[in-house]
Amino acid sequence: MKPTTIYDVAREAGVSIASVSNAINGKGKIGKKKREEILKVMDRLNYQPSVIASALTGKKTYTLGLLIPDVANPFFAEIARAVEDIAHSSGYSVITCSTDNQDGRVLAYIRLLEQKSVDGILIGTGGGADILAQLAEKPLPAVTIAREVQGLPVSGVATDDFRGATLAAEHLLSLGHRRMAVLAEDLKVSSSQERVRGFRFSLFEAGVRLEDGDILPCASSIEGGKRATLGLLRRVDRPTALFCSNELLAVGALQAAREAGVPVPGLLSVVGYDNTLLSTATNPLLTTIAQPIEQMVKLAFGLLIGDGLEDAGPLPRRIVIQPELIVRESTAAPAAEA
Amino acid sequence: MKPTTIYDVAREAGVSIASVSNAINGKGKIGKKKREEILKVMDRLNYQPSVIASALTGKKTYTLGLLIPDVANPFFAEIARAVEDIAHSSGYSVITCSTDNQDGRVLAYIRLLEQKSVDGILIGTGGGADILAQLAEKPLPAVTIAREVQGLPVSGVATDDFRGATLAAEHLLSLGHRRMAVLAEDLKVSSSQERVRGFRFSLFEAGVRLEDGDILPCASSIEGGKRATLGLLRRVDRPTALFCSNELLAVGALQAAREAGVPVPGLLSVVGYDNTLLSTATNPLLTTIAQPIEQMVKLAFGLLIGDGLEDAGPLPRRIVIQPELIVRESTAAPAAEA
DNA sequence: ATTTTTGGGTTAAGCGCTTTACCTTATTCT
DNA sequence: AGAATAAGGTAAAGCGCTTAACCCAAAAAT
Repeated sequence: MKPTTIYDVAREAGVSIASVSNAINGKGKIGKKKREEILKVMDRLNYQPSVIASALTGKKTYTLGLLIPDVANPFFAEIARAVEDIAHSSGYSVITCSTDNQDGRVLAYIRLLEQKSVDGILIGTGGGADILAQLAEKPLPAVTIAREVQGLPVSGVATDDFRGATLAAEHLLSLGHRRMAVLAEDLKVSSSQERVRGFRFSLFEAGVRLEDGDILPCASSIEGGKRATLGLLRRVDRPTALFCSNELLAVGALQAAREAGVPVPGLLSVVGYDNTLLSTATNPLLTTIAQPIEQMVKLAFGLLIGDGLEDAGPLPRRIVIQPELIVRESTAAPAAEA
Repeated sequence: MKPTTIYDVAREAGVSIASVSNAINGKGKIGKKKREEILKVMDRLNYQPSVIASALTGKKTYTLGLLIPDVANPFFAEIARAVEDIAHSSGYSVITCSTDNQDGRVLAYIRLLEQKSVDGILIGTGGGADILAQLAEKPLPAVTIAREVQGLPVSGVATDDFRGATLAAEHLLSLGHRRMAVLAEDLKVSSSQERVRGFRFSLFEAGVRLEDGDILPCASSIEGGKRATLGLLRRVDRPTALFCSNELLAVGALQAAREAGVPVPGLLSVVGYDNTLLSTATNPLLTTIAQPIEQMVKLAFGLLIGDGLEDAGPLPRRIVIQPELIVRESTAAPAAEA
């Protein structure tokens, strides 16, 4: 019991397969009347054209690849959802690839996506910089999202991470904090770098020092954030505020503070980054920097699929959009000096 | 600059394309020596076989569909990740489809997956029962995961939701709670139904009443849980414990309690379901029921791909595995009656 | 030494579609 | 009315691969 093919439809409708094809795609030579007829037969037979076959003929596969560090990370899960929605609404489907930012996985997935002849690929992952760099030469369209890749001259959209960090810094500064630290995830990822750079810069501008030792690289997980914060809180000159380069870390920081008996925001303010649903599950609610995910994804999709051509601006085009500070409960003025 | 094809390799290696094909797949007639040579040429030319073309020849597409309510929901994000990993390790890739449990979306996605000729589909979504039911007749292999679909006689694996609820109930009961309520997400989804059934049953066994009005259906979101709980807390005969059929709801309950000034677990105990990373981000940490996701996914994948045949047991096979109670901080004995 | 096997390789058909070139009939123009 | 043109339709090639049928030389069997 094989699926219905274009031949079945043609035979049933008494026309050539070419006409059926034309009827489906609404192009080529086909009369209005005949077309109706064919369409009717098509759904009487419950015919579904094979994307595989039509892709082989040189057309598109209507499949996209999405490279991210981890779908289980709420921020990327939200991105995945947004991508899925917009892709689906344009007839595309997406193959999600969680790379854990590992070169090997990035490489393997890119190969895979090539073999599957995807129509394009959205890069939100870190790692595999050199592998990704080769993408530029290939016929496979790629666009970065929420990230830049060093030496990859492709279009992309990202939020202004430097600015986001600046927002966080200014908020903390204006609250009166002077001793701060930052929890940074994988520093090889551009967005993370930018975040610490921006934060550092703002403090510097304000005349507040941030030592190298105040920047703690940690594994991008709740545990990672917790461990780092625990260490931090043991220091004699403990910071009064903490900037975390993502929300997993921020949650970890909150846990650590609680375990150490340090009230938040009483004795420690913490600001997260990404505004995922995690920031709304904690107690206190997390003050955080929001990235407009939907908008970002929409733009990236546009760059990847067709849109890229019509507007002016030389390729690669890099769009940057602005993040926003969302003040909730995890930040407050530092306790007065005893 | 088109990608390298099997013809290019054949020409370059001075053999027929059939030999190249055989060399690639390691079957058919091909000498060890010649094979090596061809392989060498292949990667000199950086040749990647086209999955599209080979799929057309009647082979598999090495692509799976995953139907879930929403990737942005942490529980399903974790499932998606697990599926992705195991699939990838077997050379498959997966198209994730978030249906929001809506019939229309389920239908649309199934069509899509058919057109793309996926090799199988993993059903973790609710909604579209009648559409899904038709799957049984189609040549498209399907397996349910973490759910059953009414009238869909396909294999599947799920945790024992009834039992999970029982675990929660017993925990609460043993703590001394007598007035309880449950927050239930979409009751059309079997897993949700089972959860409330199990809970109700346990209470009944223990001689504790659970009125219909104590079962609150709510939108599956933090907001939904919060709203429902807020209402609940306003009642005169307020419950001392709350069982939530998923963690989003539980988080919402926590938020509501905090807003209403009701201490958890002091005046209200809450237990969640799924043990996602949310349960570890809240304060207090959530007591919850854990589903062994990895195991579930591994089994489901096995059922879907080949494995299904060798072992005994008539199809459809339904595997059920046991959930586990994880006691954290959100549950305690009820306050003594004033 | 001749026949049989077998290992190694090739030719060609075909998967389900798109598309170009071509053909036929109806329409329009002068 | 006859030629030019448009409009609708079709045959057939080809996309990159797999596989069944076939073929041939070298090795084994008699």
